[in-house]
Amino acid sequence: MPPPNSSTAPPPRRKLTSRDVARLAGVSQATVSRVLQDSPLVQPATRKAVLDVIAQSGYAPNAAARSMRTRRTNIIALVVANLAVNPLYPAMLQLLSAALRKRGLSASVWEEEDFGEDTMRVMVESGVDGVIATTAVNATLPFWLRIAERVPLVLVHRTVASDAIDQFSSDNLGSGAAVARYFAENGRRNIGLITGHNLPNTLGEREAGFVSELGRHGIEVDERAIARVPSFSYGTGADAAREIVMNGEKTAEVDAIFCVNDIVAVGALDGVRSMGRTVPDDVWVVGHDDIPMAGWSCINLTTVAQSRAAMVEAAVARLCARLASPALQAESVVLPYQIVHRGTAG
Amino acid sequence: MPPPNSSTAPPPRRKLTSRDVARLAGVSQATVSRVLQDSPLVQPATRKAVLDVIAQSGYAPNAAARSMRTRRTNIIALVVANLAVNPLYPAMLQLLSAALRKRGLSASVWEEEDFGEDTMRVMVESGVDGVIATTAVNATLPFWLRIAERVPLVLVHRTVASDAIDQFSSDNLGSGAAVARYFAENGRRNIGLITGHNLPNTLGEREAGFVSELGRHGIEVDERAIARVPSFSYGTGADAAREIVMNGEKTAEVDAIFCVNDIVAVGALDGVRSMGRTVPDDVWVVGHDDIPMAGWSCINLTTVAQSRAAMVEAAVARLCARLASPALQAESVVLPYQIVHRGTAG
DNA sequence: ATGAAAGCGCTAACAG
DNA sequence: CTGTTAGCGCTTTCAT
Repeated sequence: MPPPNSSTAPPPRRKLTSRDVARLAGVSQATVSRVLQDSPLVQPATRKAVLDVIAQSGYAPNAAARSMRTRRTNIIALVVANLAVNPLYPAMLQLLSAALRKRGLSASVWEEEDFGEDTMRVMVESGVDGVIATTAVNATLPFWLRIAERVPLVLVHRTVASDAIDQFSSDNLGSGAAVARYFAENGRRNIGLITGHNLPNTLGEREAGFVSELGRHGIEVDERAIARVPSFSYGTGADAAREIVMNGEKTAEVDAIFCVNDIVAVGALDGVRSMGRTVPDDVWVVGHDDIPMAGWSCINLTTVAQSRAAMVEAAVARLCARLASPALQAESVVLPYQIVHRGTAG
Repeated sequence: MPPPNSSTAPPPRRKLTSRDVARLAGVSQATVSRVLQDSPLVQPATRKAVLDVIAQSGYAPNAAARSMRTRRTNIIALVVANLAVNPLYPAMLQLLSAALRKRGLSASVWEEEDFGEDTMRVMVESGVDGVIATTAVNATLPFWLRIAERVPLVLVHRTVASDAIDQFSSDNLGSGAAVARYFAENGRRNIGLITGHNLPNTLGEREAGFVSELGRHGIEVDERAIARVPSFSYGTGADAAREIVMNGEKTAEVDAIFCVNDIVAVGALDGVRSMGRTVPDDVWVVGHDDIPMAGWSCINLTTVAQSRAAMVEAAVARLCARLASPALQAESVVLPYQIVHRGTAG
């Protein structure tokens, strides 16, 4: 048997240009360009001739040259963090990348714990058409504002205190309160909270909503039932839960813990159990975000689901709108949440 | 209090070019370019003058124009899959993106279940300088070969049957065998296996290594103790384990199960338990890959760790080498594994 | 050591 | 409808 491509020409050595295609098709280079843009100003026969040459020759337009003219790269920067720590982020990344691809945009990932000045510069100067960030915090607001000055920027999931930036987030104040109400209405009284320091708005609002709604029900959270983790991971969550349970032994046994996100909640589950308590009989645990693992039966975590898909879809749509009309008024949209009742509370 | 930037000039409206910088610095545009390239052919004083103007003006070179000249975009495509299903992939992505960034390269993500002809075209034509894929399978070998013809390509984690492509993988044959040996030497006799159909080489080798090593110990795996999942996820793993346990009830109770990756292993853990068996007392379960969750105490999975960081580092280094010398002979390197003993086996 | 000039491959305005 | 032409902003000879 002859080699599979014995009858076809070997691949061309030098990369073809639209000029080559034009020559082969017997038309001008501009016509090739028009065909590429699907311009209606090309006669069907001419178009076909050009397309045939393109198909046969394996010609592909040069992206850099095109970008140079159009001033568009069709690349959107995706700023994420904690990819290997908090499964929420890969889940978001997956949705974002799919939503962009659907619109013919490609995604460049920027994963960085501390998203600072220099990374920001490198990112913007890499020539992206827009930025979607899932990791904005107030401390970095100046950076985001500067980015927004140069390219369309949309914040998803995490928000900042600015009405000059498009933001899509979950109703974190509401979901925090909902968890509190659920605890209060079901007879939980000695309530713990696992949260952090210098929180992103997202988590701060969950905490605020939770605490103030508890107050409305006449429940005050004991200072010693609040653990502030230095970072959000399985390990810090476990430690925090142990601390809360331990403190409870001296005062009042904690009977429910709200964790501001799922990754610490999973840790808390194990932390509580490692102290000889059972979940949910002794203590209820509720998380936030509904990461995929929350549904695993070894975890089976009661948690709050954000409208993740809707949030991403809205954000990407917004980005595209702003790509088309950069002067658009910024908007901040808050999406609904839903408590997912599983086995760790009630 | 005046607005923070009242004393500084407003940001320039039109984007600056190197020509503008040249004018402002009183030099030629070529000199600006030389400064940008860190060319030694610029007098220190001139260089300083140019750099000052750049710093003050906030000039940033146009990436598209630069790419057009240099024929380099400094963008590497990262082909991944299952970002939201198998935590191995975000872990790989995180390492890859960090390794690239360290070398001044940026990463574009291509997440797709079925990586086909068209996606491949779009990807290559988007102008990436190279491709790193974690999801190659033999079925798509032709695509990969075509990609490799056009840009440097490196395969990590998953491999294909070709010696024309750079590949970095774990010693999957060896690790499969090691698990078998561990089972055999510890008195396990009725051994189950959770694997799939049309496996990527990675998984196929784990399976082959496992089965043949068991044979060497005089143990044959009963057909009914092998479950082949349609896809690899928590849910399919759980179903598969239940099936194996159920089949065992009619013949011989299974006392150990090897799962070709961790995500099905976690499912298997819950599947086994849902059948009223305990792990590891009744049945041992071992996974593969050491995903972050494997260490959580609610899971505590005995598994095989790949040399993930080393693999990624080597792969990225290789890609860079090939970026510099495209004609390099392809190499295929196999990295060592290590069994991580936790609580689900022994 | 610096400047002038050519040109990367494409799009878009203009002319016909 | 199609061709000619003029750049986009940069890197890189080639002069000087």
